[in-house]
Amino acid sequence: MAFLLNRWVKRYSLNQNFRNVSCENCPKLKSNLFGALELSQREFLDANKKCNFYKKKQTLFVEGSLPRGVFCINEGKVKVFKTGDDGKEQIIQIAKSGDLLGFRSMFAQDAYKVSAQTLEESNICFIPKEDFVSLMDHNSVLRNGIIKELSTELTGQAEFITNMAQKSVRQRLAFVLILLMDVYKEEPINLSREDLANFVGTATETLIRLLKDFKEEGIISTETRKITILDVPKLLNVAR
Amino acid sequence: MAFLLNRWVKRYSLNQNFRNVSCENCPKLKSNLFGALELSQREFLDANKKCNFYKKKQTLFVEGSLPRGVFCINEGKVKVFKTGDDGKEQIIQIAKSGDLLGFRSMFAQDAYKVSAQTLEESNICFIPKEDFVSLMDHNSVLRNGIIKELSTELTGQAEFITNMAQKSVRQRLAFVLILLMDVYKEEPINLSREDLANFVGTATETLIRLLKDFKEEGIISTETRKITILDVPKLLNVAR
DNA sequence: CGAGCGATTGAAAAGACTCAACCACCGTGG
DNA sequence: CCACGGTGGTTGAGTCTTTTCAATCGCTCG
Repeated sequence: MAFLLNRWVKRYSLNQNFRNVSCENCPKLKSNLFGALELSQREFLDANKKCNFYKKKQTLFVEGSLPRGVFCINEGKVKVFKTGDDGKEQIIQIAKSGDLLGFRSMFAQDAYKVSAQTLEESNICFIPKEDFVSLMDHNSVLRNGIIKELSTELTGQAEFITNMAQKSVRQRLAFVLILLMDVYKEEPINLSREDLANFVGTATETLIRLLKDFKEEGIISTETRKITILDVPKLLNVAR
Repeated sequence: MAFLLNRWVKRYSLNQNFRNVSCENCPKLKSNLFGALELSQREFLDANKKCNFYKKKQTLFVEGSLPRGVFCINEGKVKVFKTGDDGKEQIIQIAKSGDLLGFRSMFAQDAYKVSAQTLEESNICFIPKEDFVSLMDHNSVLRNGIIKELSTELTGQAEFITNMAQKSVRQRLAFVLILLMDVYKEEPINLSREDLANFVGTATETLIRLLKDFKEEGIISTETRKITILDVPKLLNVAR
């Protein structure tokens, strides 16, 4: 149970050393959009960002408010969701360590169209809009990275729309589980049934019944709320 | 029947004068992303773009092929769609005069994830990738416009996902009709039932039954395949 | 004028949702 | 340490929506 141990290590370090981490030490720096920054720019970023420790279920921003900057997840997971007209949440994305958050509405020069809330204890940095824009203006690699990121998300969402519109709930669940494998990597997927249902776009009861089917078919196993994928090929097959 | 006359005028001018239009004379120039170009840049664009007349149902690009540049619709309408695993099309967007097309996958540096096909006779220009990128590199207003456009589309798609995932087919149809009002402006909506069904994400038969309901409720009127919105407030009310 | 494709209708079946009840786990306080 | 309360998870039954399949109708184009 390496991940259980890992979790304690993480929790310990969160409370002790997190909050104002330096980007230099951020394990995700190289793989994310800020990997393109030069030393002086990274120092600029470090000087101007503010980091914060968030408990579970804390809000980063809500639909309708105005973006003042960009969030960068140092450690933790965040759900990004839109509240439908009847009050039901639709999860659009689960953001993880290393992801940037909240730049879409900022660039669109508009109020947030989605809300963001932590799913677990998280350490998250905030970069004010003007500082982020300034970095972009002076670094074409970062700029192109942002454009590429936006475009990639756009094509990804087109696929998401297609799946939501055309597929059965069973297929959609398989698809979402595949997406979540990428977020949770080696760890088991750890979401409430309600959140999972709100990602798949179905009723909680329907979701639970389908999870049961998947379990009986040997595709997944569950331990309380945690879901482990056992048979990826079979899952892929259900999704299509 | 002003639009019928209009149609012949359009058809005439298409065959006579279209193809290699100059951006200077393009009625949509000021309102679209190229409005930011300086004179010399516009001349550069004019010199390097290639325009083409397309008949109905002609293909601009298909899913899986590699983007070589950007399309700019001078006149006409284009459906952008993704083909689901079972071969069913999911329409993501209907692009109209003035819209730029095909830049998402180009920026994502990946193969097209969607296909594009004309819905009517259209005149469409093509700007090679390197020329477009060069323009972007030298014009920060265009660049920021692109970023804003991408971001706006992204937030729009989040709403689309929410609607597809949470709402009944009836609500989704109302929502799509509202989107289409923006595309067709004063003209009646002119799409095949199948295309419309593929936009809403439902079976053609279901779509037809719902259109009938809407007609009986006085929300729309139909004339062969053309749909006219009669009661916008009522339609908005159905959509939510 | 005929062929063919798109539009429409009907009936039956499948899928998904709602509502109501019950269970299980978790942290709290006695 | 254990009982308690509450939240989140699970199950069942009935209902409604939506799909599917089959058949018919009616434009539109050659």
